[in-house]
Amino acid sequence: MSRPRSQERRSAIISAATRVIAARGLAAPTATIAKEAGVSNGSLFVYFETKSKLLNELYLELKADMGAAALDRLPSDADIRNQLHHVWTNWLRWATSFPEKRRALAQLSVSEDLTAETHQLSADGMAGLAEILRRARADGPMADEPLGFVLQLVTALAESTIDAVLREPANLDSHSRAGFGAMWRVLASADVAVINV
Amino acid sequence: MSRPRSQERRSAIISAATRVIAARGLAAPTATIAKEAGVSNGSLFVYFETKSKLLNELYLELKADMGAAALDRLPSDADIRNQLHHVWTNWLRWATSFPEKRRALAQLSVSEDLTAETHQLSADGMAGLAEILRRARADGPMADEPLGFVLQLVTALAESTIDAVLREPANLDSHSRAGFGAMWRVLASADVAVINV
Amino acid sequence: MSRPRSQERRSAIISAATRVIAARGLAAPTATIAKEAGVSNGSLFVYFETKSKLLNELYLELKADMGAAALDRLPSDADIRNQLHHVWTNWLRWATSFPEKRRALAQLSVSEDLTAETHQLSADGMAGLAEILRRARADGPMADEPLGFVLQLVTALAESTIDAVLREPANLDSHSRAGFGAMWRVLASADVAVINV
Amino acid sequence: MSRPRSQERRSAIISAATRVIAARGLAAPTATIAKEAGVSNGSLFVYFETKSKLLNELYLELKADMGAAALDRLPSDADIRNQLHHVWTNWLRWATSFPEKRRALAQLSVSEDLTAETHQLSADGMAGLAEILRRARADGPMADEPLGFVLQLVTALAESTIDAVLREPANLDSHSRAGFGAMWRVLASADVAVINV
DNA sequence: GATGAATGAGTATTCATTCAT
DNA sequence: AATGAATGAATACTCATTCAT
Repeated sequence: MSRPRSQERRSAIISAATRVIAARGLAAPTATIAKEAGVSNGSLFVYFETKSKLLNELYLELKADMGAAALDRLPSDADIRNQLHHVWTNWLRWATSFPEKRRALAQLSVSEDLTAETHQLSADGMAGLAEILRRARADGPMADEPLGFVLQLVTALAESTIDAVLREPANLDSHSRAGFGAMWRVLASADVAVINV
Repeated sequence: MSRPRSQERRSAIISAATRVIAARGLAAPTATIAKEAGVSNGSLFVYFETKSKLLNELYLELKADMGAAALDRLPSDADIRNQLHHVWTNWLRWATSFPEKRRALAQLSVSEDLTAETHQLSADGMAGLAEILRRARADGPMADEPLGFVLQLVTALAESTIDAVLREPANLDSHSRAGFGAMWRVLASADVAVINV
Repeated sequence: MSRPRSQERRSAIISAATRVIAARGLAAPTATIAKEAGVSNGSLFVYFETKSKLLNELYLELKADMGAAALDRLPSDADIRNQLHHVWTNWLRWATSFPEKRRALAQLSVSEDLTAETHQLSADGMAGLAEILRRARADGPMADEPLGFVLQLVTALAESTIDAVLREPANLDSHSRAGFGAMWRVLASADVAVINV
Repeated sequence: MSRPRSQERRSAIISAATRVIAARGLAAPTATIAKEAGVSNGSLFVYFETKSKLLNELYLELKADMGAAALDRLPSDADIRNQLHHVWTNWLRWATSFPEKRRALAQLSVSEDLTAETHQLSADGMAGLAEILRRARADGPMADEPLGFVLQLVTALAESTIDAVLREPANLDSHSRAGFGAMWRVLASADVAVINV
């Protein structure tokens, strides 16, 4: 019976990859990631068969991390607008608290290495968020659009807001408010809202 | 007195780069681009000192191409909503008509090779679009936000819509309508809605 | 724990570099050197970070090799003239026995890649020879000149003699005798001559 | 009848090559030399078929220049020692007055591009110097050595002295005196001289 | 499993030389 | 002849991956 794989080493590599990719992009050498993780060159390939697999797994972990952060302490019995606002705030807090995770994720999102399976798994992992979104847009102007499309639009708004905040941290509050307002209007535009009142 | 530099060769390289990068990403070898353009690999460096300069110039040309397409036949005396809708439609048509330009542009947009100067020039080139946006959001809920931030949000919606359309071309019309509606609500709906009540 | 770096491979590269540079000059491709050494071109860079470092190390090894050969079996209790003659003979024997080392060394000596540190280390390594020279020129006409300058003159005579011998091996003995005589006169003859009168 | 080659352009190239090679070595691009000469890339090849031919011709011109300088105002009726001293002084003056010529010449001397014919022509050009040397060594200890060999030894001493002077210009006088003394002892050692007196 | 040496395919850029103008 | 664009062979170095220890 040989030495078992160490969960610690795996995490060290994932975490090093986050930092290195945030700093130097997807072209960062695996050797650099290994060194940053404090493991040898060769060990990295024990834990991740290829660089591409490392990238895919890292993407999924970061996505999951972000998704979990977004749903943290969700006030399940609040109204849907407040729930969505809670998620929005969590999301921004995560991105500003872990800028390296956010940067790495942004790089990975455009990587040609991500497989269809990874994209599928990532979508599955977002199910919690999607459910909230589904309720938020009910009876709104996007009620009849494919949920995936709506999720995409909303995500794009969030990402853009995050970018803006990271670029000008001083404007965190105003950007956050404006971004959330925009999102809410996309999903549940004012006239409908007024009628509902 | 000697053979002049040929605008044709330059265009051939730019156009080849668009195709090759769309197909194989930013890591595409300069030799592949040169071959696709029908010139020697040395010639590529006569027209573009470095690969990085090629990328920057290509980005600016594609951005300009897209901007010009968006403003084509703008109905200057129509109301602002119709003008914006015209631009939106043009944009989607450009993206679906020249998917390679769009793909290449998307790749370039996240390239670490783009210089600050390129980003500046690109922003300058978008001034026409920004002006329309400025008028569209006047008196709307985004009236007091930094224009750059608003432009970013709106661009994000457009890009996401384009992605969705490229993925499901059959849904062009419905995606286009839904995307434009979302954008309009981001910019201008709330007050109008209230007034409408 | 892993395969250790092999001294043998390193020597193989050094030795191949000697041969290849002797034959084709400093512009010899690293790939050629690697192939001649029987290692992959990548391996060469495991042992020598850059071509320039390879050149510097090769220079020092050849210099050390030559210096050691020159001092081999030095008759420490012989008079200084005989000691110097012993060194001279050793030097010529080394150059004629290992013409490739000598050729490579000659090329390297004029290389712009040699660093100041290399020149310093090389000078340090020649300390044994310098000491003999210091004693040989004591009370001679060069007694008051900077030792470095005298070393240079004497080295120039030796190198020229070696060149002549390599060009006309048949004249080894007469060239050697004439060269040594010249050197001795440079260092020590005038006063002796006057005394002799 | 087409435009004749211009002697001026040729000189400009030769002179530019001297400067560029002194500064950047033999690997200097022909394009750099052409630009420094104020002519086009292509023109250089009108005047010199290949880079190698340029190097060979440059070598011969510099050698001739140096030789002419050495023999300038030779006091033909002075005794041979004074004649030789005059040559020696001229030589050092030339080297210190035109350090770029000297540097370029030093680089060229070790170039693998120099042909046998060039070396022969160069030797022919040194005939004037050789003649003086022949007389200087008559009855001396080198009287029976091949003149070429003696010329080589003497040249080596001169070159080394020049190097030392260029490195420490303050020591011009003492180095010059010591170097000449060494040369004279090589050719016409003191004891012989004393006997002659 | 852990290590780091070994491998060799891959790539931007340079440069002597040629050639169209 | 003069020019400078066109060419393509040449080359140092990188890096994902494999493998001996």
